[in-house]
Amino acid sequence: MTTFAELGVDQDIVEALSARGIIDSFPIQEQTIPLGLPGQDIIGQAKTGTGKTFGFGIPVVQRLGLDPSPGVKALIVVPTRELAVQVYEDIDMLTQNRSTSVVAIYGGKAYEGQIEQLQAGAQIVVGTPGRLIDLAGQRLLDLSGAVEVVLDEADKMLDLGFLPDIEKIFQKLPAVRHTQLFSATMPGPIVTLARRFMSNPIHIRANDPDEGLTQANINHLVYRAHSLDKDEVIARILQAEGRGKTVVFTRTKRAAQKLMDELGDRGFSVVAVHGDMSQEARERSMAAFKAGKKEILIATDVAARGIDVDDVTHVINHTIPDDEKTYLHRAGRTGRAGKTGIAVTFVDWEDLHKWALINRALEFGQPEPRETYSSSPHLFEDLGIPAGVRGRLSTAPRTETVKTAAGGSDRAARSDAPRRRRRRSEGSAPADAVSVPAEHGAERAAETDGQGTHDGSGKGHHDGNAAPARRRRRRRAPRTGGAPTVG
DNA sequence: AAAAAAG
Repeated sequence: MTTFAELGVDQDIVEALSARGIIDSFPIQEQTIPLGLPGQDIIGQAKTGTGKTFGFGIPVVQRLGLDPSPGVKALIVVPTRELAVQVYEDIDMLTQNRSTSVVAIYGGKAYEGQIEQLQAGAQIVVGTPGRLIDLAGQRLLDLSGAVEVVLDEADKMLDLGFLPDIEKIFQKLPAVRHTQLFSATMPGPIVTLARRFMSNPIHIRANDPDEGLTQANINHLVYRAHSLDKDEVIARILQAEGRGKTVVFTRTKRAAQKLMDELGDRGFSVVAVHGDMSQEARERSMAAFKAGKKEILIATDVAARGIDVDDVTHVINHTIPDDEKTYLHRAGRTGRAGKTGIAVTFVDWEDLHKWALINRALEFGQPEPRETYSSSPHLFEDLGIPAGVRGRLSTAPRTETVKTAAGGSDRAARSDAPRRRRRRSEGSAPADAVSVPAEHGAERAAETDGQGTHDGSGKGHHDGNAAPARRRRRRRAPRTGGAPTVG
C-alpha cells in the first residue's frame, strides 16, 4: 500500500487524513492523485466504496494551495442533497489544517446561511445543480473563477435529467480549468459526451480486469417475489441477530413511505429518506442512520448513489431497480472499504425482464431469480441468519389487524419482533412471555411522526401519509406453514 | 415511468 505522502500529498492533508484514521490509499487514489495534482483532466472510474471522493478531492484542495484570496475557485457538483452534505464534510475535513473555506450549496434549505458563506469568500463549493443555477442567476454565486471542477456521479450528472442543468453550469465556468469526472459506472456513450467538457482527459479504470463488474465482497442474492409476502420476509430479515445497518430500497416515494409505516407498526426502529420529505427530515434520517441510532433506512434511489455509511451489512431491494447502473450503486451501499456485505433483491412477476437485463449486463450468470417462499429455510441460510432466530421467527404470530379506537394497545400487540431480538441478545428467556414496555409504542409513534410525514411546516402533505397507511393495513390470513409451491 | 433537482 502506498501512503498519501508517497503520492505527493501535502503534509497538512496527510495529517488531516490520519487524524481520521485514514493512512493507506486505495487503488483509485494511487492512480488519480498523481495525475490530478499536476492538473490532468480525469475520468475516474472505480467500484463503489473504494475511495473516489479523496481521489478527486485531495488534488482539488491541494491545487488551490494556501491562496487566501476570497472567492469560488473550485466547484464540485453532485446529484443529491445528501451527497452534497457528505462530500462537503469530506472536503472540509481535508482542509482542516489550512485556511481554505468550503460551503455546501443545495436546495430545501434556507438561502441565508449559504449566501452568507459565499459572501464571506468561500473558496470551494459543493452543490446540487438547481440551487447552484439559482444563486448564479441571482449573481450571488460567481463561477467565473472556478478553475477546479468536479462532477461526482458523473454519468448521472450527464444523463438526460441533469444534462441541461450541467450545460448551464459549464457555460459559467472559465474555459481554462481542471476538470475531473468520477463514477463507479461510466457507459461508453457518456464517456464520449463527457469529453465535450474536458480537454484530453485520461480515462482511469481502477478495476482489476479479471474481476467481474460487481464488488467481489458483496454477496448478491436474487429471489422471485411471486409466492412470498415481501414485507413479511423483509421483516424477518430485519429481525436477524447479527444484522447490522440495512438499507431497503423501493421504486417509489409512496412505497418507501408505506414500507416505513408498515415496519414502524411492527416495532422496528426505522427512518426513511425520499423526495417527498422535508429536507430537515431527510437530514435527520441520514444523521440517525449514520450514527447508528437507527439501523434501518428505507429509501428511494435518492440514496442509491454515493452515500457512505459505515458497516451497512445488508442492502435489500424491495423492488428491483430499473437498470444495472442503479442496481450496482444501490448494492454498493454495503461492502464498502473492503468490508463484506449482502445485497438481496426481490423480483416481482412484472419485473422479470429487468432482472434479465441486469443479470446480462452485470454477468451474474443467473438467468432466473431463485424460487423461494416466505418461510423458506434456504432463504435464511443464504442470508446467514442464525438457526435459533430463524426457528423462532417462523412461528411468529402473524395474525392481526385489530381495529382499536386507541391505537396504543393493538400496536403493542404487534410489535413483538424487535422485543424478541433485544431480549435474546441479552441472553434472557424466550421473548414470548415478555410484554412490551409501556413506553415502546409511544416512543415509536413519536419517531414515525417525526419522519417527514408532517414536519410542522404545513407543506409536504404527500400521499401515503402515516396515519391512513396505518389504518389501511390488513394482512391476509397467515400463510400456513408456508407450504411451498415451488415451480 | 420514477426519482432527482429551485420554489
